[in-house]
Amino acid sequence: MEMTPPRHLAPRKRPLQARSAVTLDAIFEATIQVLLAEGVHRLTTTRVADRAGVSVGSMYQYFPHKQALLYGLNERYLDILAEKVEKACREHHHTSTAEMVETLVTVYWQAKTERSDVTKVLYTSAVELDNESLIASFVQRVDAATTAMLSTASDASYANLPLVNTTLLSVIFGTVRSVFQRNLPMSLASEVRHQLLVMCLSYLEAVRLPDGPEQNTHSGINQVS
Amino acid sequence: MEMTPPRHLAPRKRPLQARSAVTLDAIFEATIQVLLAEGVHRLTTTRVADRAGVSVGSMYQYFPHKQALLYGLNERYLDILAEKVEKACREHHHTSTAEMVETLVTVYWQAKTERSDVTKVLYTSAVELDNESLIASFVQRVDAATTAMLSTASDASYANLPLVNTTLLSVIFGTVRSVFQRNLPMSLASEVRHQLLVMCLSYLEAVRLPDGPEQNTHSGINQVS
DNA sequence: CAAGTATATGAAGGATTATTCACCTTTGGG
DNA sequence: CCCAAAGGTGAATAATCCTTCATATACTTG
Repeated sequence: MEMTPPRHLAPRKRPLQARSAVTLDAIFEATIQVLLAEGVHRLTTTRVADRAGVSVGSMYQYFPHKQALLYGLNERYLDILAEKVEKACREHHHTSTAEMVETLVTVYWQAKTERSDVTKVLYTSAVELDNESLIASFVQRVDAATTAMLSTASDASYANLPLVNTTLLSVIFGTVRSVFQRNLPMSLASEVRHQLLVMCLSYLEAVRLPDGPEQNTHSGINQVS
Repeated sequence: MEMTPPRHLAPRKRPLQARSAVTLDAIFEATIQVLLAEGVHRLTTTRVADRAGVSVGSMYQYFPHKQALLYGLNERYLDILAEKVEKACREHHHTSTAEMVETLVTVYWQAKTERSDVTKVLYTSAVELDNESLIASFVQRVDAATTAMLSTASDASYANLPLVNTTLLSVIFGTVRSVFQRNLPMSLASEVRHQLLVMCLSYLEAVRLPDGPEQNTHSGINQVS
């Protein structure tokens, strides 16, 4: 599952000594700061270097160009996010569907809300970026984790789990983003979050296979096509 | 509902003669072309002017600066989109919930898919933009239209229609965007689209008020909080 | 048709920015 | 303690880009 970035976006070298690791962290942190304070279009190599307390030259020792910096930042962020989801999924194998969905929504929402300003700023930083490979590998990881979890549900199974899973993820990810972009007040946002949960649950109820031994090949209209 | 843009983003003047209207159209069209061909970070006033077949000076006769150009483009696009949704809603008052939801998903999905490249490019163009006011007024229009429609549903009513409506819109808008961003193959995308429909319908079924005269104050766990 | 207004032009100015490179400092193992 | 390699520096370069304005052309109206 190790993903190697496209050649032109790969970092120039990895930090070997301790101080360079510190520098690298400072650079990433500074990038977020600048994005927050000034926006993408004012994100300058010098500005980042200044705020990180290093020189521009140092940046270029690790990143071949500005794009690679943003790429690295998003890579780091998505990696952490994917790990969170994977961990949560692992810890909820063999539970009920309801618990699984609640877990999924909660962990994702929580991760995005923790520092909503950073989240929003990263959304924007990814725009001018060839981030398809990043997103692809993120989705692949999450997809695998949630599929594995759902397939162990104690109370339901599905005729077309991959499709159900893709749908769930698309809806959850999309809705979270949508709520963020609309800047809903927190109270309303968390109400929508609850409604999203209700929605996912009633969906899963609608498309799940009738349980038990009574095999019914002709199921309802809501069955997965 | 007339929205006046923030002063600094307002156009410099409106076209009066016929030829200037042509120029304006050419500029907008050229902007899309450049965005498609080169991306946001290569969107240059001169490049746009060149492709539009006019001079840079002409652009600055209508827009005080580049941002205003992108603002105008998004304004135009969102206006068309909102009109489509409003029209579709108006035409489906007093129908069934199922038909309403299907209409909503279909018209939005269709509008975005019609020229998916343009859609994607506009998503990116809006990033470096103070587009909160644009989005806000768009959402407001759509929200009003769908609320009005749903309140006339022949087969269901809801305790908290505003919340249900906000949820529906967040989910639909978000999911569509999510599917776009993930570049799902069209066949899978339309499967997800169908699942989205199933999902919305089972949600509405779950949160609707029990109908008829039998007033039941203690409803299920799925009731809107 | 004449004059006033709208529209169009595009070279030039001024400012910003990404990236390099020649040189310096620090580190850590032998 | 020494020195090769790692890490760091920042002025200089070269390119790009936004925006203006003096000037020219097209329309329209009386």
